[in-house]
Amino acid sequence: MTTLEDELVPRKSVVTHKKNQRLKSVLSYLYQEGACTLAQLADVSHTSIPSVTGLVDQLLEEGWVSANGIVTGNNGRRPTLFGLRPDGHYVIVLDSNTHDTRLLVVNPLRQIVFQRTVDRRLEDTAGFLDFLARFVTETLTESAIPRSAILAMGLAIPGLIDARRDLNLTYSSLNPTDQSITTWLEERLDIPVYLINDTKATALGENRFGGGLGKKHVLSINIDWGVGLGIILDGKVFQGASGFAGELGHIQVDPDGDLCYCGKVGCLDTITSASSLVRRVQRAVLDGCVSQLAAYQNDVSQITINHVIEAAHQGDAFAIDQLHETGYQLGKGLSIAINLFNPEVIIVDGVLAQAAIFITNPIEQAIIKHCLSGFRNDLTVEVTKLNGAAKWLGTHAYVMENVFADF
Amino acid sequence: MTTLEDELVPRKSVVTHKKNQRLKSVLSYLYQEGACTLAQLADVSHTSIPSVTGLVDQLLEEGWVSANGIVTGNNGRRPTLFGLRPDGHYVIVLDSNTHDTRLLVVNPLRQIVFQRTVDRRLEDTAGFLDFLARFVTETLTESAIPRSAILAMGLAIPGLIDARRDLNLTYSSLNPTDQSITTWLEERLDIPVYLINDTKATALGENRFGGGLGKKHVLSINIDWGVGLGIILDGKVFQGASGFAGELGHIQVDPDGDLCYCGKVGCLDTITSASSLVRRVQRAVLDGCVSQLAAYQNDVSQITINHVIEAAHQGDAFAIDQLHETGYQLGKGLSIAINLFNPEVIIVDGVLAQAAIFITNPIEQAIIKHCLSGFRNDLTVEVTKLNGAAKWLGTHAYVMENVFADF
DNA sequence: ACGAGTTAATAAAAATTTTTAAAAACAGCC
DNA sequence: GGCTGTTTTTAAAAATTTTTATTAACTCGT
Repeated sequence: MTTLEDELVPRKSVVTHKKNQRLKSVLSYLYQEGACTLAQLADVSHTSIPSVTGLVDQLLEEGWVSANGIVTGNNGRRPTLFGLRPDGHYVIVLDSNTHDTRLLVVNPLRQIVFQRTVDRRLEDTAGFLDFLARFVTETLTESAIPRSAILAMGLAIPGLIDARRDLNLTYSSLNPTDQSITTWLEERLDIPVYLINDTKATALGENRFGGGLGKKHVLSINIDWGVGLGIILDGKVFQGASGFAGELGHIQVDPDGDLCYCGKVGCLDTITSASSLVRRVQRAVLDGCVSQLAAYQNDVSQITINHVIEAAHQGDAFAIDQLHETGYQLGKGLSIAINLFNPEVIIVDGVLAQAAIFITNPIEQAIIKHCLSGFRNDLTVEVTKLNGAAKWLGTHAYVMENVFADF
Repeated sequence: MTTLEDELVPRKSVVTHKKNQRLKSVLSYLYQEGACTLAQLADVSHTSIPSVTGLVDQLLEEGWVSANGIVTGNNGRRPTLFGLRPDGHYVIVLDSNTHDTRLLVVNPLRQIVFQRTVDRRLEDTAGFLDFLARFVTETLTESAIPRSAILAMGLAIPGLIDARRDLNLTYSSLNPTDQSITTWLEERLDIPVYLINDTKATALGENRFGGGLGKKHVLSINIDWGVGLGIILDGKVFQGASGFAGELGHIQVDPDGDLCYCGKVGCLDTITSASSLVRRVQRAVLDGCVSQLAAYQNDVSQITINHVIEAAHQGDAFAIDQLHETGYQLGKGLSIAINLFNPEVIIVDGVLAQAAIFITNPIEQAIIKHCLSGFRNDLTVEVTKLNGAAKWLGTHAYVMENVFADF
């Protein structure tokens, strides 16, 4: 009945709390902006220059920061630039998806230090986590990077991820029986692990380093087996109460539509996924449509989404129409999200990004038709310029920002 | 080419900035929680007790705060409680809607000091703002409250509100030709004015003082002429890029449906609004359905939504079915928002709140059918317990929090 | 009713942070 | 090349904030 326990864990001294707060903002800013002057850092951390000098000195000692160069060209004494050190504090980005599994070792400057891809896709099995752990351990050994240089790991996977319990509800066999995915991996690898949905990671990557740079509200759309929607609100990944936010793929758009793998009927996923587009094209080719894709008539299973996109770029009217149809349906679904989120920019990611205007144009057309006019004025539809790097960049940012937050 | 301008407006000294930050958090906390001890205030403002004592002393002098009572019952010396003063710092809450126009003068303890309702609904005319200004001036004179005691005014109105320009895009004739609604009113009344969409105000009220208390992600649904969705994310009103977020009413749910007043076809508004429910009931009564509402067969235009709800409470199967139909359709629309926002709680507000279980049950039923199971586990559907006060409470909170933020 | 135990408020001392001042570093111009 | 103007960095002084210590207020049990 005493307050002993409260006394044993005293409230973190308010001065250390504030110092950590400032260290965090300094590190975050350096991570986001690259090299900065003391004046800039003083600005963002809301402290005086002598104070921020002290903070940077500490980070210098701890090996987080180094002085690299001075600003040239301006009048007066040139300020020295401080930046994060590229050696050490590596983050492992592990991306396991429906095609393969890829591991990257990334330094604080967002440069890939080491990488390895293995031709094994994400499986909904109990043993897959074990495979992942072995893959990480082996790759790390191979890379000769000392364990002490690893700061943390980020795991980006598809599926409904319960962000509070760190479980995957779609690939549910993945989940350990008695603990979360992250703690299982942490115990096995002895590295802090952060789990993030792949689409959310992509959206974060776009917001931090891509087309959504500087924007507050960003939607990122990624079409693959289904429709993935990543949401950035107020510059942060929006998770919702349990981490499920953004399930655009399973809203009903056609009550009389096909059965979706989720068990419901007429989901957007069944209409606008890349796989359904390919299936539609394959059927049409079999039925003898006029298109350069008819070359595959003998074995339509050879036709991939990339073939369709390529054909469109070469002016194939059939391919353009097919992309238009998918884009329009997608845009119709997106209009719902636009009405609810009122975003500033929508970024098309994933395979369909290469379709460029062939996909953005029908999306815009659908938005014009299905959104109130006010929503359109401040909205742009873009294609990613990150060349497929958005996902790992976003995962890295997610890990780094979480690490800084725990300071 | 000089930096003269920068020098003329020097960056606010970092120490004043921090002090204002702390004053803000103290005032916000006092506003939200009522009376607090110095220790609590030190906690929330991240300062030491001597420091927060200084802040409270200042607020005491400025007339914001008063000491009212001491905590009883605990061991040791009892702390004095500090709270906002009920006299002065009044906020005018002006609520102009599709039924009438209501003015409340509210003190910092959220008590209504004076109120007046006038039987004039929101009009989409150029002169309406003039009427509002006159109404405020006259009521204020009548109330004998000195102008100096008025802190600010909050105007809650329906319609798409451009939060960056403070214009109403739905009731567009309302907008002054050359300036925003707020600056027009501010110049006329000499009182700071804040504009907020009525549904967003309601949602904020629920989040701060109602069923969504303590929750991070709250959806508030309000059915009247259309479907209004208010969104609270991370404990804040979610506006989106332009302030249009949450337009659930105008997403297409039936491509072959009726023409909506917005110009599009098959909007949710055309199916689930209270007015469409009443129309449906009136038609059925004319066609001679079995119900106690058949008493109005001679003049079905007498039937209001309240009659239907009352009949349902008395066990009228027809009325229950009609509410069920509306609730189910609404739930179907809400499922989309749930899939995207993953909220913790949904609160039914407005007239339909009185239908209680007759409306929440079909909503829940629709959610079960149309949402993935993960979304349901952490979600509750509730009816407001604020008895219609959510809107003005939310408007008051919106004003107060904005005033504090400008400190 | 009075000391033991407990918590809050105030006062004084210590630590931290900011402000101001001085020194250092650099460009351009006669 | 030295002087002026400009900007950054360091140093010292001033201000602020926190910590620690003290005093005040109160309960409870004997």
